[in-house]
Amino acid sequence: MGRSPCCEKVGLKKGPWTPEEDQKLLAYIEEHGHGSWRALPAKAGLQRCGKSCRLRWINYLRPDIKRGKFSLQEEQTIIQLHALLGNRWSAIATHLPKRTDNEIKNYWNTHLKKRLTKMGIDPVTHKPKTDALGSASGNPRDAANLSHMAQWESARLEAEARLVRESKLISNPPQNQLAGASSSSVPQLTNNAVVAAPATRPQCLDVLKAWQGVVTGLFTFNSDNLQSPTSTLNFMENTLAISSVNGFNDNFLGNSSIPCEAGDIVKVDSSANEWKCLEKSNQIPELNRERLDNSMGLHEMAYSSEGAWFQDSYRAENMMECYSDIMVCDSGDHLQSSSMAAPGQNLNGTNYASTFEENKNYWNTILNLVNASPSDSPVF
DNA sequence: AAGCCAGACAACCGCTTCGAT
DNA sequence: GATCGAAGCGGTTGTCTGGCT
Repeated sequence: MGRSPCCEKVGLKKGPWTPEEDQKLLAYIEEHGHGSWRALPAKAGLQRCGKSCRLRWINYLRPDIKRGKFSLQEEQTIIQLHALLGNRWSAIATHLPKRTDNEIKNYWNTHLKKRLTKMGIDPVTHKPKTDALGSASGNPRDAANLSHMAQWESARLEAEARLVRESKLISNPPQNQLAGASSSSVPQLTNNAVVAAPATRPQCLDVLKAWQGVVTGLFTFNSDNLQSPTSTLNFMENTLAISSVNGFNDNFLGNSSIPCEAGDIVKVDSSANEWKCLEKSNQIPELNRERLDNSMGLHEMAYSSEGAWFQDSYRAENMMECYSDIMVCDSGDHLQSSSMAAPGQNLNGTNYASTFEENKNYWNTILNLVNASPSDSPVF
């Protein structure tokens, strides 16, 4: 049995909208609101299916839509968010006021993707293509990079999905706390009492906060603190090891002075890759403390690293390259990154100081975007 | 001038998710 | 918890337009 059509399609018009149709739709919605999209066409006197009307309104007729050329800032935002979120156009659109997901998607496909490709950057992974087909050179590291990026992305999405579920639980407290509220997760005003909105932003935001912690730690340069790597057993230690090798200090997650709190995921036995959720604060000895923010997805990535990721320093180094590589994806015609101007320079480990400073700025930029984003963003 | 082609963007299709019952 | 309809979403297609031969 086939899928039932969304509406009766016999006699309905398809294809481009005429100005008359636009006017009818616009006039109806301005007067009555859209209500049920399925019922709208008949009421508005349109020979269109409700879905088509909805799309036309959302992508074209809505008064709060900005049309026309994308600004440099918008281009940068799209590229950066795409590096972070992938093809999640609606999520990206929430950070670009007055732009629709469809418009952003089209702009990406017709402009930005090609521009990145032309620059030698893979628009999917946001990594420079060191050769025509990535691994075509036979260098297994190229293929491994792609594989690791895919693993990261997969784990990130999984973690995000879980966080969304968790945040829903948080934003939907027991009924007695939201007396009179609708079923929506958005707190509603009641007649007699103002139901306080959650004081904190959705937990998903912490993903980026923690990323910032990671990246800031990774990209903090301290030439006076050269150390030899001491372990290659896991992601955290490897990242530290790489940081040390390349002249970075240890204010990454491990050995940080951040106090452990109940609920934090911590590593209790580095040799056994054992992690646990703290029931009480500060119950883990300082030296073994590898704090991960429990409210975000990163710990899940680290969890997953038990079996697959970052088990050797080479993989950790790949992660560093990923950060570097994303940075180079500045807005096409406005290329700024020194690493792009001199491909491979950063990858060869020569000029990390400036490159990592740029990377830090890059992630800070994304965080600023997030901080400036509407609190009801579906992603953050 | 006509035909071809590629780029750009609007619109559609089908799957997923959400919310009400 | 199951079901169903509505809405959301992202990939894909269709159409228009301008440039080139």
